[in-house]
Amino acid sequence: MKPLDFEQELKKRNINPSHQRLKIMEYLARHQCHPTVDQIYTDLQKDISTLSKTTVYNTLHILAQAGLVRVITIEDKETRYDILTEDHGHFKCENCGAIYDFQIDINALASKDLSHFKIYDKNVYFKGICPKCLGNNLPGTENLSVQTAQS
Amino acid sequence: MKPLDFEQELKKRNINPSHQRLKIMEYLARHQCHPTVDQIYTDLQKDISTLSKTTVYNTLHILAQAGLVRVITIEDKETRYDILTEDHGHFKCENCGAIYDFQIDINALASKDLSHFKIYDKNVYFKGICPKCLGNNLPGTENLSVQTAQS
DNA sequence: AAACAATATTGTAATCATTACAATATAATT
DNA sequence: AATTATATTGTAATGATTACAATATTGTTT
Repeated sequence: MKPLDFEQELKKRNINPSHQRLKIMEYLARHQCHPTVDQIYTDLQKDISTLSKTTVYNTLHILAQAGLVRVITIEDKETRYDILTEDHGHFKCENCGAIYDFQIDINALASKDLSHFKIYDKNVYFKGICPKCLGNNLPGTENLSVQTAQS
Repeated sequence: MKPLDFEQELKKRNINPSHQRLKIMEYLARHQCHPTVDQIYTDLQKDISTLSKTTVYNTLHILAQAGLVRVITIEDKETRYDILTEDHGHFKCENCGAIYDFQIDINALASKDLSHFKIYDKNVYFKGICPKCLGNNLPGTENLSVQTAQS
């Protein structure tokens, strides 16, 4: 989604394109690293000094419900958010905690068991060790979830 | 896994097959409904009156790390546990909250992006509305996560 | 433009699953 | 039986999320 479309996208869904909401969407677009509420809040506070964490929560709930944001609950206690809604999987490195995106044809997953289910959301989560950590003999926590998996 | 093998499975992994641990495994085998810690604790307390919730947490962590139990974090605030480790997906009905298992060939998902990653765990989570709720014009919360998806 | 209603934002307090940790109990080993 | 190691227990602390009431902002009507 192009940054300037945010306002349109919100209006289209009868969501008031308020300053805070647009800023949060813009932030997600700029930081496609699956940030947590706290990261979003801390960073945006520099822009909007009066910002409340509750607003961040509210906004993300609204965006998620509207399908404009993807909720990632890969196991962290903290929920993460992703503005990319196209199909892709998430890989979490159990060593450094980084979360990588990877391409995957989720529609090919259509299971016949689900023929009578209405499916709104599909998530694929893998876990393991990323190449960086495999190479470095499992060191510490340098990368914090920004990568895209592409050898 | 057959109930009687639990002791063997634990020993094989150098995990002491204590009473509590065996009971928890047995419970998971009998209740393949992806129970929460609280459900396990509450039910097993009838058997083991001194049982502590901390023990349930400890045991599940150990079992998960040993690969004997699958951790489900599909979005509930509460983590759920599944003793079935064979590949299958989980579908959560956003209306009634039920969690269904469905068959899926997760290995077919191998993404070339991940060729240099070491993958330990693969999870597929779908969300939407289950047939029961679709049929009933979206009523309330009757089924609490015990189904298997098979029309 | 003023008044009013509707909606958004904010801040604080409450909730609740999970973890930390110290104490006790149990099992394994010598 | 004595000693060490491991498991279990209970309570207190943590921390993300939610509830809620108060304030601010926006939109609408007259």
